[in-house]
Amino acid sequence: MDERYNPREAEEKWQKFWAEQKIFETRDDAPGEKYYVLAMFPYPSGRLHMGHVRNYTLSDVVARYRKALGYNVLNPMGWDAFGLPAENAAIEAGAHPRKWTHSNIDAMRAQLQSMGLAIDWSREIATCDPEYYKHEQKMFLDFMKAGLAYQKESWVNWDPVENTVLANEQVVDGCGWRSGVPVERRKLTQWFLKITDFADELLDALDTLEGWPDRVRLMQENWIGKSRGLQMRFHITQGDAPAEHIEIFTTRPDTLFGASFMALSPDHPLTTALAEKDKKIADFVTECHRQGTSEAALEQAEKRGVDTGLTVKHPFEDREIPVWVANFVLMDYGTGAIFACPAHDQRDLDFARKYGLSVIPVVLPEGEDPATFTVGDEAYTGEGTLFNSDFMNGLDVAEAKKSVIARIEKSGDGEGTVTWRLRDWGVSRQRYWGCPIPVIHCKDCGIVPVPEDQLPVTLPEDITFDKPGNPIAHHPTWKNCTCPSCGKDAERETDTFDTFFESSWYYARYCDPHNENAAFDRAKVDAWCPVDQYVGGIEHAVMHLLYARFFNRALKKCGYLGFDEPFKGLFTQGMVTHETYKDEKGKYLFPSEVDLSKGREKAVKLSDGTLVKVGRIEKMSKSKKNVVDPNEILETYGADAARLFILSDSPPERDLEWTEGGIEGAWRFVQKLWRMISAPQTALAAKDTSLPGNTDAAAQEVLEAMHKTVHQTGQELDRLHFNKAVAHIRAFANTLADYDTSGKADGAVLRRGFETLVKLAAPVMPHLAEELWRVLGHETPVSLAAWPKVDKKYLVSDQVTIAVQVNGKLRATVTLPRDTDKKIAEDIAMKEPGVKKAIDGKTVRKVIVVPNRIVNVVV
RNA sequence: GCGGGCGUGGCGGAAUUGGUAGACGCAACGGACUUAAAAUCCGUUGGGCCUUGUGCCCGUGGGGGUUCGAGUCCCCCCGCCCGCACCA
Repeated sequence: MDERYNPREAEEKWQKFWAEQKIFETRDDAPGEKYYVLAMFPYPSGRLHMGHVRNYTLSDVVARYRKALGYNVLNPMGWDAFGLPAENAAIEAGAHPRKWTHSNIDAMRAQLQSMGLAIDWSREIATCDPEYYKHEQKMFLDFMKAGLAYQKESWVNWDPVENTVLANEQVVDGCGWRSGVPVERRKLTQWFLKITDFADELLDALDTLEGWPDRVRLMQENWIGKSRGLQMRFHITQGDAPAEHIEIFTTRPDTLFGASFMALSPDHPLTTALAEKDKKIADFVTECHRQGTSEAALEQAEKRGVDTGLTVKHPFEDREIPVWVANFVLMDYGTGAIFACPAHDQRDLDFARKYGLSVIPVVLPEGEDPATFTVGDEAYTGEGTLFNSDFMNGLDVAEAKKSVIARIEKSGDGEGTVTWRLRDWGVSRQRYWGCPIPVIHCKDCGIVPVPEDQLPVTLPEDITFDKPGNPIAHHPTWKNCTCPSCGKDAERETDTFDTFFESSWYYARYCDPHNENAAFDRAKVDAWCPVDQYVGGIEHAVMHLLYARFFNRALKKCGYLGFDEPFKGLFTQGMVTHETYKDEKGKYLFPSEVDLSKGREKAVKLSDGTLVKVGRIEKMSKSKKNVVDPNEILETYGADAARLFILSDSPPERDLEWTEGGIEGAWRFVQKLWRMISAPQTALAAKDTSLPGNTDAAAQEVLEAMHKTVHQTGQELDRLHFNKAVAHIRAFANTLADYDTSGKADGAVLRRGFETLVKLAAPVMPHLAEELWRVLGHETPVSLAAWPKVDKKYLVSDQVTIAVQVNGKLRATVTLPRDTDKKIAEDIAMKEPGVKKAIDGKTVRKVIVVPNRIVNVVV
């Protein structure tokens, strides 16, 4: 027997074994209840990063654990293979996106396989393959038929130098990332999906997603943003306007008497009309368009505006309100126009202070005097009583809202309405590396869907990236076609789909991945779905997960499948972080370039011995160089040690700090298990020896610990508390290592302990577990073994140690039989010397006894 | 700016969900083994105080509150992170 465990040999051996024996290939009709575990599929960047390793370790442990529990587990993998980086590589390195992507996939698949994942590779998919995307072209045509897809104009970031549409990511401080010139906004006609049709349903169904983290549900709720309010018209009284009134939406109709100005979005039709005659307004609008399209950019910009000279009449008071154009009013929300009440809205207040507009408080916080209450630089947005508000005076905010809505409705100037923050999903992208949108533009017939028998519309292969803009649009012949309707010359749509399109249905494709005729067989998908446990990054909390929830409903509406929610359980993991290092010149260094052996204060550069500054712990990123290459880790320590470390310390939902010490510690534990079980101190009993009826106290303790560990480990794995599961496994390994083997039954007890330990460790360290399982004499793999059973009689000890406090401070502990009578427990506790001392000379006022927990004496 | 989250020893974290704060591990220090090193094993390890105990006081980002009892619940503040609709 080797003294040291050699992960490289063992891992390769078992990975080969699993693949050859098809251990993890899933049959639809295999016995056991179905369990679908899914990790968010990766973008094939070419190299695995630690975030991937963490993600797939988590889902893999779930898959292996569920398999051991007897479930028929589906754990597939694929590639989110369309996207910008492939085009960037084409521009920068001249690589063809298809070749670049496929070679990346090959490299990453090999890396994933070296992690020893229990994945059914026979179901692998890549979204850039026409066999995949042809089905989503069909889906889009079905969505068109169902009225779920339509075209409208919307804004894009435009780089005036590169003549290209930019992604938000490509806009840095308002400028194009390559050109460095300020971006402009342009309107383009684009395709949209009617996610807003499902807004109510998507919101209401959040309550049913009990397997989701509350915070994600809350984020989605806020994103959908259902709000009740008042939509009403203000009549224009002065100024040269091509309209008679301004339609606004507000969620704070109660503050109507505090209105001090109206604000129009720079993109409001009225603004556009006014700008034609007024250069000041036109200039302001142009200026506003010199910003990115992202909401964050808009809202973080300094509040600015321009007075239109128009005024409107206050509906209840004899006063005129000035109308401004303001950069913080979003055209996409409500009606694109608001009335501003600076006293009770921070944005309005900032604006009012800047332009010297009046601030009229109308909600009085509790305890304030209406005569003296003023608003300074902070708007008051809390509850209170209305004042300065005529018929609403004395009402609270909720009552006031109802009251004013009723009045406005009666006057015919508006009505109480519901508005959503959620906007329809724009799916058009002016890019090459995406799924072509299957429509044809005909001069006579307009938009004509590509006939289904002509699908897929495949991407042209012979493209060049020498010109800026979308290479498909530049292609000499690709877009030329004949109109399916009238037969005349026509042009193909050159936009491609947003890559969220592909990731909105891949979970269903895995259930029937090789179906050529349809996206999937409905019966298969309905049998496997919903996904029981979805695992991925918190960064997808809103968009990807909301789009997929919508898409699933759209598919249901079109008859593709029969359920609403695609993901029953969701787990969002934290990021992987690492210390950062900078050299004397302030340049970032890779961890592998730094010598930390003399401590963090004396860190030096390996190459020349110069001092290195150890910086903050941050998310691993190429730019900060604080990355650790999974390949190196897997080669040095093996997959099992890497998996163990990833699962060990940090709770999976929190950030994980990658440390050299941590992976070393995991490596030591792998070796410790190997030593302990492969070369036991006491000879083990033969395989299948049953435990003798009477064991000594030491053996009894081991068995008790064993059953408790099985119970706790299972419970923690059920809850995805992997760090705690690992702690229990380690603690039990310590128990076995400390086991004083001098009683009669030791060989049998020790064997039972080892076998249990190996089974518990198997989901975490699968290769080591297989190797040890064989050492213990088993011929069938542990990956097919059942999870150990708990004997409940070992779970409850008959003695409990409880704390005795005096005035909440610990003064003694006493060990009592379980469920000791309250009075007896009190009496025993009172006799403790520490307790006597603490209550000496004081009167006992009360004694609180919580059975099996605590005794607290109040003096 | 808006929405969501996190904060416990030197470090990652645990705490039966309001009941003995620091499980499990990392690092450090001391010791054993060794010609030496590696590996391994044993011990100590939140801070402070002294009368060194079976001791006392302080301690869960900061401040306040509720409670017999608060890391846990409530209010305010600080710091960091994620998302914001064309990165995936």
